[in-house]
Amino acid sequence: MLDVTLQALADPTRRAIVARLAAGESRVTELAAPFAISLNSVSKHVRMLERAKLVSRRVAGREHFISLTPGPMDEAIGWMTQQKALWAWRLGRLEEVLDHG
Amino acid sequence: MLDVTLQALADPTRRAIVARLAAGESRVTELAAPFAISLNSVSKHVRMLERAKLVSRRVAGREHFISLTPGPMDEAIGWMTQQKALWAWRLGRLEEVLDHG
DNA sequence: GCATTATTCACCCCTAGAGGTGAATATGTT
DNA sequence: AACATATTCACCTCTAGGGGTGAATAATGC
Repeated sequence: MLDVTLQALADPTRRAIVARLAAGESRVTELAAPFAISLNSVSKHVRMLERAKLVSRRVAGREHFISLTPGPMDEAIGWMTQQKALWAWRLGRLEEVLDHG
Repeated sequence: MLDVTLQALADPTRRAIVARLAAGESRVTELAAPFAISLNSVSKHVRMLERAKLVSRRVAGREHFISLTPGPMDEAIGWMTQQKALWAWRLGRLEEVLDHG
């Protein structure tokens, strides 16, 4: 799923949505408000975040409440951290990564 | 540059290249060897990793030695970690992220 | 000089994605 | 019932990306 996660986060609009959701769940319309793009486009962005399981949806009447599910980010963080660790280990300075990497 | 970094890492072939480079620098041909795709395609993948500054190139004669530059991953790791932290903080369980996130 | 090796350049094809608009669906309000 | 709101569906356009092939460029080896 790393593909889907990283691709989902590669788009600035979607990262802004994620950042917004870190502050709490919100409706699609609220998510769309800050952007100059159409509500429809935001809806599609949300769908891609859903596909990446970075958000989940709670439907209450006609409103869809989107909330963050940061779990998949762990895998991405883990992969990058591991690559960095291997690289640093080969260079003989593993401490650099373990200390503040 | 988060866009470029995450997009570069979103492709499995490029992640495999990065993983290979964590073990040490290597030539484009060596990088291409494990893949079923053409050398040309691998060359393009390397170019995208270069654009993301995840790798750098040292030209020695006709050989191009590619090596990992994991710096940009810090920014990506930092962004995700921060989002997770904000989210967890709002939920009142910051320790979850600080301990093993 | 000539052939071989390493890599890129210049194209082509095809799909995915980001944007749009207008209609459909579903719920809420009066 | 009639209207308004929230969201998605269905389509269109355009560009970027991943794949390919064949030629060009550059360096090595003979």
